[in-house]
Amino acid sequence: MLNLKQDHSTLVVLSVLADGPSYGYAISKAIASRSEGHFQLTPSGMYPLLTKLEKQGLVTTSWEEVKAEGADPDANGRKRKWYTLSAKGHKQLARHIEAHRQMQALIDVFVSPAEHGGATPT
Amino acid sequence: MLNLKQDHSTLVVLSVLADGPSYGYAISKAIASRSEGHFQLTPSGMYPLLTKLEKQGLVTTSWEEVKAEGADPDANGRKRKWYTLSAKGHKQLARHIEAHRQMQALIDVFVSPAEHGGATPT
DNA sequence: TACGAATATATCGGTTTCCGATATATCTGA
DNA sequence: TCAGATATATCGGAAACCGATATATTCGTA
Repeated sequence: MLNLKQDHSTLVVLSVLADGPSYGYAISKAIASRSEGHFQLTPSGMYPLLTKLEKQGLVTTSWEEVKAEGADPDANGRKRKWYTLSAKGHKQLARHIEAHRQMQALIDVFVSPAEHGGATPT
Repeated sequence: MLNLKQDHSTLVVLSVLADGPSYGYAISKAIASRSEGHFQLTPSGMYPLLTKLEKQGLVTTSWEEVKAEGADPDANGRKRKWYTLSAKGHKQLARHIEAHRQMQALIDVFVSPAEHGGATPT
């Protein structure tokens, strides 16, 4: 169960939200599920990140009251904070993915067994 | 010019040392060169990392006195600290590469446009 | 021979990130 | 009734980050 660092957390959360609006708890479940239990984003990683994304204008938010079945209409139900990817968020996700791919390619130069430092034979 | 985080720094430095012993300054130049100027590992990133690798037993070290041509044999020349990848370091590099590939594959699940959540059609 | 740039190693310290523990409250199922 | 799941959020010590700084040698060149 790997904890994600901010860069990867951002990429993964934006990516989940690209499929449609969601809320913190559901996002964390989606991440665990899609990664088949390999990734984990705990509350202390999730909520500060979502707040940051909101401040950056990458997501918009709204509260939803989740009432229990047959509950007193005056009672306070559980609250859900929904996050929706904004247009800016979509663009940022595309940029993040591009940056991620470039980083991957660059790291591969060091990690893959291909020769380096010499000219490629023709 | 991207600064590397510790995970990537470790991978890249061990990878450079896998080609043979080197020293801090040369390693930083090799990283800049092989990444075609995209990666940078500054002294404040490089030396604490090398010290850590040494403490972990992943590298062994030795000092070399670099005397100027025709210099006074008694004079203090510039010093170079050589780093050599140990057997343990080689194993650790292999583990790091494996972990990196797994992380890549996992992130791709979120980043690649393939469908998810449903069964793959046969 | 004077001087700037390159070579070479290393630490300092303020800012940011990380993440386990904690807090609070509702809802579901046995 | 009560444990476990749902749901959001902060706290605070530890670790990481990285620009600035320190120190000294060597090379190129004007």
